[in-house]
Amino acid sequence: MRASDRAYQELREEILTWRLVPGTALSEIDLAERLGISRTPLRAALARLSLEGLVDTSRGRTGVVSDVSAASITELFELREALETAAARIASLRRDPAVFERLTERFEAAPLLLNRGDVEAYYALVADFDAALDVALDNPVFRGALDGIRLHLARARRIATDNPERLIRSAEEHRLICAAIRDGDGTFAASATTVHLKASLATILATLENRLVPQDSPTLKGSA
Amino acid sequence: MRASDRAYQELREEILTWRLVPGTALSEIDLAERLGISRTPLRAALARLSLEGLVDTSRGRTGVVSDVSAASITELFELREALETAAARIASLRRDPAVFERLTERFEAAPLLLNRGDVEAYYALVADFDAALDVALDNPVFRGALDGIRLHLARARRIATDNPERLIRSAEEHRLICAAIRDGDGTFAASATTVHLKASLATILATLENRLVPQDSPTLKGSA
DNA sequence: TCCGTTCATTCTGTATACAGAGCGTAAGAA
DNA sequence: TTCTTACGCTCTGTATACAGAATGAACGGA
Repeated sequence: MRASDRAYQELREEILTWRLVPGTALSEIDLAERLGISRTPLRAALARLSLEGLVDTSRGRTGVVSDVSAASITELFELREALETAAARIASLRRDPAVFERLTERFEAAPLLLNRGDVEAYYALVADFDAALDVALDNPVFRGALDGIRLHLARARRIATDNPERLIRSAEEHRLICAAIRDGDGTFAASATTVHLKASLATILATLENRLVPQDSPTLKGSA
Repeated sequence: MRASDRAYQELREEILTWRLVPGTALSEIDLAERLGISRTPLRAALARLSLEGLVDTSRGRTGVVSDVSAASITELFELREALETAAARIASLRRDPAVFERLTERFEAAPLLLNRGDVEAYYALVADFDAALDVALDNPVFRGALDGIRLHLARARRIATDNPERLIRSAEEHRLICAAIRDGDGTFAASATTVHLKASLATILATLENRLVPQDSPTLKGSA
């Protein structure tokens, strides 16, 4: 694997897990030394992160980890709703009913997972749902746009507390979406997606009001 | 301005205007020599074009100008419809009515422009509409997604013949969208956007059936 | 005491040199 | 005649050196 790819993956992981908090200055020289590579591949990694929106190079010469605010998350969800409702509608036309029947059953059984505390298994189920949606969409361009959203969402989700009650409701919302797609009811699938996203956004914003930085990151480095 | 930015703009312009046709191999050494810069900033430009989808680096080591096919355009318009209908709906909530009243009037008068052959003035009007939509959207993330679509659209539009009849109908479709946004009628604005996009796609695809390469590019270089 | 100017330091942007890998071609054998 | 193998070339990926610009601090003047 190329050094630039490794640097990109490493930095992306650090940003998504809040080890690099928003506002952190990203000095090319420091990062290159820390990652054990030269500045050339590192610059490629930073350029990629910048185009994906995880690094902000607009103000000043040196890049900083992009901001995560209530406003930016709300904007992100506005775009997300546009994409995911349309995706659900399209997927309803092209889906394999058996795939979404199986997903419906799994989301119906999800409270069992969550009641015994297996949150990881639930997130894996959601990932399977996303993957099934991508397959049903059958549109690489659209999928690329969704991936861009999911990247930022993964970072935002880290600041939301995963309380079991919310996750159980989330499972029920997903079950409705899956059932609608299974039945080929695009309108219902889109509406159920809107319902899910509004609730998801409300949870994140409610968490945000209490604390802006996750527990593992007590301090804000850089020019926040 | 940075050399990498100049290289990016130059290459983007050449791709969008079909001077670099799909399938053209993009050798770093040749391009760097032609543009009069070294490979380092050129690589940054190519990486940017690759992330934006204008250059395909997936197959083989050397990048090629990405493909434009009926399938890829249809996929692009599926994403475009998702974004622009939602944008029209949102803009209807936040717009300045006076701005879209003025645009409505201008689109109403557009047939006068087109009947005297001033196609450029019409395209400038459409650009003003896009800009007004961006302002009303008031969402940088959403706007970024729309810009990505418009980039590819600018290339696809080059292969569509701009017959006056179609452009006059296009002006009427835009007038409906503007009037709906002016009135705050998001549902109507979204529907009118769908109507416009379906007609626009049909025009491009119909042109595509006749010839795949615009008149200025008689040959397909590379592994098309 | 505060503001402006200047100097030094550091960082980015660019060029170039080098290594490794992939691909094409040509030659030899079956 | 065709397939396989080996050689060579070219291209990408990486490292490093250098120049220019921006920023911060320090000093001097008001």
